[in-house]
Amino acid sequence: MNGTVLVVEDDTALCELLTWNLSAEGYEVRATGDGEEALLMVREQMPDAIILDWMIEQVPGIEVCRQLRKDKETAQVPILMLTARGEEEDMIRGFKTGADDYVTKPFSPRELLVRVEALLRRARPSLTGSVLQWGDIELDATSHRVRRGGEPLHLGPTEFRLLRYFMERPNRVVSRQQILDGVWGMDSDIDERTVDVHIRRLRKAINRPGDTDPIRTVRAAGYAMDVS
Amino acid sequence: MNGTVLVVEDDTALCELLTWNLSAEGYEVRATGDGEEALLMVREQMPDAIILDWMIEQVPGIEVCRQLRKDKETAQVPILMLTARGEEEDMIRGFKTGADDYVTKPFSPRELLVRVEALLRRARPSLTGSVLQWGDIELDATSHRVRRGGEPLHLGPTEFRLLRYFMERPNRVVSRQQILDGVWGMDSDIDERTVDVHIRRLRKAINRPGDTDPIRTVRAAGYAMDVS
DNA sequence: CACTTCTATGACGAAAGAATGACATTGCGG
DNA sequence: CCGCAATGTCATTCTTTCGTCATAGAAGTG
Repeated sequence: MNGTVLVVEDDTALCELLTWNLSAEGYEVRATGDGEEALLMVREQMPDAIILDWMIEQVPGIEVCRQLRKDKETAQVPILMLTARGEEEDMIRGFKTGADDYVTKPFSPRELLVRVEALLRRARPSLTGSVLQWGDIELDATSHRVRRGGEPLHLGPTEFRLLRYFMERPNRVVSRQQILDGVWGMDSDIDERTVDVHIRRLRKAINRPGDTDPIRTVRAAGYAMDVS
Repeated sequence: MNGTVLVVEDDTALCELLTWNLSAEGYEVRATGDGEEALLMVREQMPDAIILDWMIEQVPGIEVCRQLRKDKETAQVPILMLTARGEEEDMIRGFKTGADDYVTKPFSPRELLVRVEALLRRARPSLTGSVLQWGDIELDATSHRVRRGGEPLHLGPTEFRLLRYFMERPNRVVSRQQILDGVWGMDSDIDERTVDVHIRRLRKAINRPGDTDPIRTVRAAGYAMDVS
């Protein structure tokens, strides 16, 4: 699942087209044709992006946009506005109201898809690969945080780099020398045995009682982190 | 000054048009027609957004985009690509390469302006006059005021910029050098340890007894401000 | 089993990194 | 001109982390 997209569009055919395309890209899609309902759905479960038609029944799209931006909870949701008109004024109003992108009908579905992708990339960096995962372990390189089963773990700088090194190379056996080169730097004159000690510290830090140890010792070769 | 925009465009007339329009909107504009030079200019002083023509001499725009995205330092700069062609493939490639928006010539200057504004709103919220928030801390960039739980706080100029710098990058760990570049300016020859001192002053200024400290120290890496 | 080879572990001193308090300097408004 | 706030640097203290070693343990080998 790449993320959740809310489609607000009252033209049934178009709505289905969008839903189909987005689903095919791996997004979870929820849809409605009604502005009021859209606002409710956003509060119920925050989507990662919203595609919002300008001309929908009851509440105009721009009003939905305004409402969303006004509320602190929803002010940051990326919004892509969709309109039949080619009026420049409309577009400008859309942007001024807080829309992040604006596409006019008729549009190419592929264009819409890449634009949605661009929005998500900016709004949710975590969707674009800055977070490494191994089973229930998450490592976020940007925020320098590691969690296991949601619980934050405390790792020293070297343990952090070591874990990242392994998570970037799942299933691969690496020698101590390779680890030294990759984690300490090519020119480190550190004893190979020191790697053992850091492996132990890393294990101690990430394994709570009952957990399975992600790091496999390969005798006479090195270590590896297996996919679960 | 609303922010700095780098225009990369080798059509002199168009370049001037863009420069003029952007300047009129209050942006500080720098311009070049050369891709290599553009990369240098970005490293020299990080702009808040880049308008990048697809067809420029020597290095194609898309290559500039790729280079920028590859480097961790510049990976976050918003890029708006500009092209004469109407080819959908080009557009998709542009987005896939990491562009944030894409406009085809001929375009309306006003459209370009609002799109740039939308990009900046996401990337540098403080430039658009909005109020940044972190839990019960509010920072109003335009009036230079900071409150916590409604109580006004007194920050020195540097502490203010430092706090704004962090609030624009929630959850992100930034090195002392990055902080120096972003808060003091790219060419400051200030000791890295001085950052520590200002962090302390900032902490002292915003944390009243019983408050949680928003600033996390990341040993051997820098600091980060976590979302509550 | 006896032996060799490799790994895990606990302890410890050294070093690194960060927090803190103090101080000199600068710029500004009164 | 003086006082005050802001700023950059330094020395000191404090905490965390690192690298090594000695020893115990485990895994191959013949």
